[in-house]
Amino acid sequence: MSAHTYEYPRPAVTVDIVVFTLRENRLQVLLIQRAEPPHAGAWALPGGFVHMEESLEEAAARELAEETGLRQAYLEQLYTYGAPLRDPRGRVITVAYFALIPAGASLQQSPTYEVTQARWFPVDALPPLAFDHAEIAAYALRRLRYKLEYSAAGFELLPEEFTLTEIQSTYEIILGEQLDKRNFRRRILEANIIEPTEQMRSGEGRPARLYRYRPDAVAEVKARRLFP
Amino acid sequence: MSAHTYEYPRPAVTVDIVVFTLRENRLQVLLIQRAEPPHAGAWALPGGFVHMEESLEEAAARELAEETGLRQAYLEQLYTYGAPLRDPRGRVITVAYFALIPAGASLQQSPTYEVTQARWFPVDALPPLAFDHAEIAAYALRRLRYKLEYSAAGFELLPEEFTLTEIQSTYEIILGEQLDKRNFRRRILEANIIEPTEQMRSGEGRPARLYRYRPDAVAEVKARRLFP
DNA sequence: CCAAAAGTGTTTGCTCTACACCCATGG
DNA sequence: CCATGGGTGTAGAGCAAACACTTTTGG
Repeated sequence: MSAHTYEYPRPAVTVDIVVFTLRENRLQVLLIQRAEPPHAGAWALPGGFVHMEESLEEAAARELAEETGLRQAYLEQLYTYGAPLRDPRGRVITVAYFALIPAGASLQQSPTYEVTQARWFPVDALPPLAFDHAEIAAYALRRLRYKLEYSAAGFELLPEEFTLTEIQSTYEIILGEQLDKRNFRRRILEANIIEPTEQMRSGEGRPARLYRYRPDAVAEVKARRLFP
Repeated sequence: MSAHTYEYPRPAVTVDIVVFTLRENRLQVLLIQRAEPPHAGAWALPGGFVHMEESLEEAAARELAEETGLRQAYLEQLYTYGAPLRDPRGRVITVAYFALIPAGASLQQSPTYEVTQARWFPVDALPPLAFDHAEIAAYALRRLRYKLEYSAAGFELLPEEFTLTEIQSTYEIILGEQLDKRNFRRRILEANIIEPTEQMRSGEGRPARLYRYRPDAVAEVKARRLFP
């Protein structure tokens, strides 16, 4: 890393974000439709170039805000993709992030000149994606599912207050399987990561108590060891 | 990501590698001593610039080969560090990898003009490091320990054939705690990821059977769920 | 009073953990 | 024959999974 190495040609660096949310009882991903070549008209992950004065995480947060209007969201670096030919225009390395948006958060999209349209797609029905974005989205989904199993990341997809049935349903949607109601309630209450509020929510049937996430909660569980 | 954005100034992109091995019954990390400013004379992780025609993984493998002479090693992307001021020379984004080298592999170092010296340091006794490399090394160690708990990555640090005591000792060194001999053996044999060879190794005391890793083994265990 | 969703404990099986002695070889 | 490390099984405790009925509200 001596000084003269700086004369080498440099790759361009972007961030791309896999934005997840719950909508209509499905896990969905935000995609934008590209306005310009390459892949004009194709769907792609939101993203853009990293500015010189901002960190990678700041770049991801800025792009997320530009696409959704949201300033607060769970954001986690996923993986960096750098195959030499992944972008036909030249060498572009992208640092992929994934974001979790609370269900029902009001998005205000301010599409820039780059974007003709933004839309949510269910994760199990994504259209063909530009570049290597299908691979990135698939990896993000794997990571999200895995993460749910040993952490409390699921709360990032819920509004501030929620019923036990709603959170169970969140887990069922993401994991794609049914869970036992009594076991689920016992374990989530014993884990001590949520606390009851004074409110109840009325709908059809008996009203349900509302809970909130305890932000001070230690939300990771130690993975079971392969070896003792 | 339209074409005109390519006129933006670009960051430099490097790879840095946290190379782990077992030496003298300790987990050790390879460091190089910098020959040129900034941080001339300080210890740092091996690494270098990503060339335009190679992938990130290829860049990491090339740098690893240049520093150690090893062409085959376990290599995994760790995290990408991109704080604007992490390198005083300007904007340098680094994609960090970690590598696992089998114990006793013969290294041939071919230090380049950039490196005055390369040395192994025990992970619990690293010298002060240049740039943000201390943070990177600490994260790599955390990831390695975590990885050992739910995968069979430990085998990458062992020679092709090994005794059960040797592999148990590997786990004890990395995890930093003693493990029960009978429980360890039962579980690793039931996991079906190693198979006995015909060879025995004689030393002091009763000879021990040699085992080898089954490369077709499914070496990950499902993490215990936080919720049922 | 009926439909709809909320809420609540116990039993059973399995997995993890703790623990101590005999075996094979070399010197 | 003795020192050294290799190799082996079992019992008890704690955790996870399966399972059905009662309660509260709105219409």
